[in-house]
Amino acid sequence: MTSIKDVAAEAGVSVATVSRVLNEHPSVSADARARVLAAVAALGYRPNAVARSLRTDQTHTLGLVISDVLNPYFTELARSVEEEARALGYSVIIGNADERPELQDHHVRTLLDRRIDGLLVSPTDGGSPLMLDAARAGTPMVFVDRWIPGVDVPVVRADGRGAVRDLVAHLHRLGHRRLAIIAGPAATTTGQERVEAFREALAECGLDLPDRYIGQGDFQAASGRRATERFLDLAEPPQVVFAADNLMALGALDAVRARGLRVPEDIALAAFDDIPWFVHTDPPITAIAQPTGELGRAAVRALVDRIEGRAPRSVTLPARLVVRRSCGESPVTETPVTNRSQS
Amino acid sequence: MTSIKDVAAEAGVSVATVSRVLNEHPSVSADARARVLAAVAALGYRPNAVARSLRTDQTHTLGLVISDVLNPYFTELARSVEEEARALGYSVIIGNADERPELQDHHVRTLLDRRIDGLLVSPTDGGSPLMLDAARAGTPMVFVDRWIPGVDVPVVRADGRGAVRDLVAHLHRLGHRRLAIIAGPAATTTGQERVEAFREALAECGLDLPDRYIGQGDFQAASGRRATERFLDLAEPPQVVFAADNLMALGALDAVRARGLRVPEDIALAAFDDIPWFVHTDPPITAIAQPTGELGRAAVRALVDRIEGRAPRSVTLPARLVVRRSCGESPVTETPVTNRSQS
DNA sequence: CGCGTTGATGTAATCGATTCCACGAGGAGG
DNA sequence: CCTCCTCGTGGAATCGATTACATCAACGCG
Repeated sequence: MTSIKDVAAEAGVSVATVSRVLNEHPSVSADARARVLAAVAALGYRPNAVARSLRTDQTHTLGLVISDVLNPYFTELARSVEEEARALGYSVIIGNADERPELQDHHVRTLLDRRIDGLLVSPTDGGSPLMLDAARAGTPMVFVDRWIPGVDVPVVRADGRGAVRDLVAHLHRLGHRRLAIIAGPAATTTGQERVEAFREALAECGLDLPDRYIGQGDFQAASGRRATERFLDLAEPPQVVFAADNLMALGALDAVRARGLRVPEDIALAAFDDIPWFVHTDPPITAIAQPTGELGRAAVRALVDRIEGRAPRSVTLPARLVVRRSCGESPVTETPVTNRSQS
Repeated sequence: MTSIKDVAAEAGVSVATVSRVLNEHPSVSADARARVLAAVAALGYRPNAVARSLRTDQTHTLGLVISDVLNPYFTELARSVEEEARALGYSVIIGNADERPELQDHHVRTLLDRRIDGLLVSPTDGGSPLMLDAARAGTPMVFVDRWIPGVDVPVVRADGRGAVRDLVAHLHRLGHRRLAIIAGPAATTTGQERVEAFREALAECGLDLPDRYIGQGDFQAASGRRATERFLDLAEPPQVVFAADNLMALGALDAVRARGLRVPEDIALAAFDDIPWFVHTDPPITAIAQPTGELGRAAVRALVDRIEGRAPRSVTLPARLVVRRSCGESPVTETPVTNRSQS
C-alpha cells in the first residue's frame, strides 16, 4: 500500500505538507497543493484510516448493537441509522446480539476495543457491568428502542401507550373480552412496558389481565408459537392474542394454523411492530406501527451531538395503531383508525 | 484510556513484557506473567485494536457489501456471515448498497480505507473500477450470491437451474401455458441467469418466453408492482408471474390485490428466494429456496482461506423448489416436490 | 573452570498518519 | 533600512501497540 511518504516523495514535499493538503489546512501554497494532488492521483493514494485514528483518537465510527437482525423492525432501524450516520460523516458497525446477553457483551467489547466514537444500544438485558462501566467512564452512548433504567444515557424510543389503548378499545368494540398477551423478556423495557400498557388499557375498559393470559416470550418466533399453544390449551382460551413483537406474531400464526383454527373467526391476532408483510398475510394483521426510521435518525443525531460536544436529548415518538382484518370486522381503509398517542 | 504503558508501570515490567504476556509469547516468567495479568485486571486494561492493527497490518475484520439489507434474503446471509466470521476470530462490517452502484462504491472505499483483511461482495452492477482494481491489486475478495464475470475472484453462490426447471414443470403440469417473469437488473448475474434458466426450462416444455412477458425489475418491491401492472394491462395477460426475488413478489402481490384479482385463481405467483413469511401470505407462496446460511458460511471460509494463505475454492450449492398454493392445486405437504439440482 | 546455549527481559525502531515548533522568506509599517 | 508579522514549509514527536536486537544471568558440558 502506498503511504503518505510515497506521496511526499512523488510530489517533492514533506509529509507534513501532504497531510496539510489532505486536511485542507489553509497555509499551503497553490503550487504545493497542486503537486500533492497530482501525486495522490498518480499513485492512487488513499489515507490509512487506521493510522489516522490512532493519531487523532477518533474513528468516525459508531457502534450499533441490536437485539436481532432477523427481525425486520431492527433491520429497518439499522438501515436508517446507517443512512443518517453516513450523512453526518460516520460509518456504522452493526453487532447482532441475537437476544443473547453474552453475545451482546461480545459485541460491545469488540466495538470498544476498536475505539468507536460512540455506541447505540438496544439492550437485550438489564445491562452487563461492561456496558454500565463504559457508560460511566464516559463512552458516548445512546439507548434506542429499549433502555436500562437508572443509567444516565439518553433514550430514543417510541411510546406505545396511546396506540395500545387504541388497540384495546378497538378490540373491546368488536366484542372481545378475553384478551391475552405474549410478552417479551422481563429484562427488557419493551418487554415490560407493553404488558403494562396493555394491562392499563384493559383496566380502562373494565377488563383485567389474569396471569394465565400472559405468555412469556423472548421476542423470537418459536416462543410465540409455544405461548399460543399454551393459550389454546386453556379450558377457556382467550379470544385475542396480542404479540409484543412481529416475530412472536408469526409464531402465533403458525400455532393457530397448526390447530386448523382460523383468524379472526376462531381467535383474533394483533402485533406490536408493523412490517410490510403484515399487509399480505392471511389475514392481514392489525399492528402497532413505530416510526422506525425517525427513531434511528433521532438516535444518531443524539449520539453525534454527544460525541461532538453538544448536549444530547432523549426523544420519545408516538406509535400508532394500524387496523387490518386479523381482529375481525373489515376496516374501511388501510389507514390508522386514530392516533391518540402523546409525544 | 489506559495503555500498555500504564500496565507496564503498574506491573513493574517493560511494555515488551506486557505485550508478550498478552500475545502468549512463550518466554515470559511465571512471575512476570502473574504480575502483568494482575495489573491488567486492576486497571481494566483492554488493548487498543487500532494501534495493534497499524503495527501488524491486520484488522481481523471482513467487509461485507450487500445489495439490500431490507431484503430478508440478504439479512439472513449477513447473519450467517457474521456468525461464521466470529467463529473464525473475525469481525464483520456490513455495507448496504441499496442496489445503488455509487453507494456500493462508497462502502467499498471506506472498507478499504479501514484496511479490512478481506471483502465479501454481492455486486450491484458490473463492477466499478475501484472494486476491479482492488481485486487486481490483491485485496482478498470473494463474491457471494452475485458475481462479476471475467474477474479472478472465487464465487460462492446457489445454482437455481434445477429448481427453476422443477418450477416450470410444476406450472406446466397445472395447465399454465403463458408464463411471465419479473427479471432483476441485467447488470447483475442473478438478474440475467434467472431469466435464462426460466427461458430454457420453458423451452424444454415446448413453451417460449416472448418479450412482453419479461418485466424489467430492480429487485425492489415497487418495480415488482409496476411490472405486474404492465402484465395485467396486456391484451392477453400471463397466467403465471414468476418474480426473480422475494421483494418483487411482494410488489406483484400488491398489484394483483389492488386490481381485486385473486391468487392463484386469476393469476398464479411464484418467487425466487424463500422467506419465512411466504408460509403465511395469502395464499402461501411457492418459492425457490436457497441454502442461504450455507452460502454465507462457505463464503467466509473461502475468504478466510484466501486471507490466511490457503487456496480458496468457489462453491456452488443447489437451490430447491418449495411448492405452496400460489400456483394453484393444494400440495400434499410443505416439503419440496423434488430436488433435481446438480451441485 | 571456562565457554556456549538458553531463557527472560529491556531498549528502541516501526507502522502511517497528525501536529507542534522552528526557520527562512517576503511584506508591511515606522 | 530595520523590525516584526505572516505565511509556507520541513523536522521531529506522538499515538499504542509489536518485535528485532542487545543484554545479562544461569546452566550444562567437556
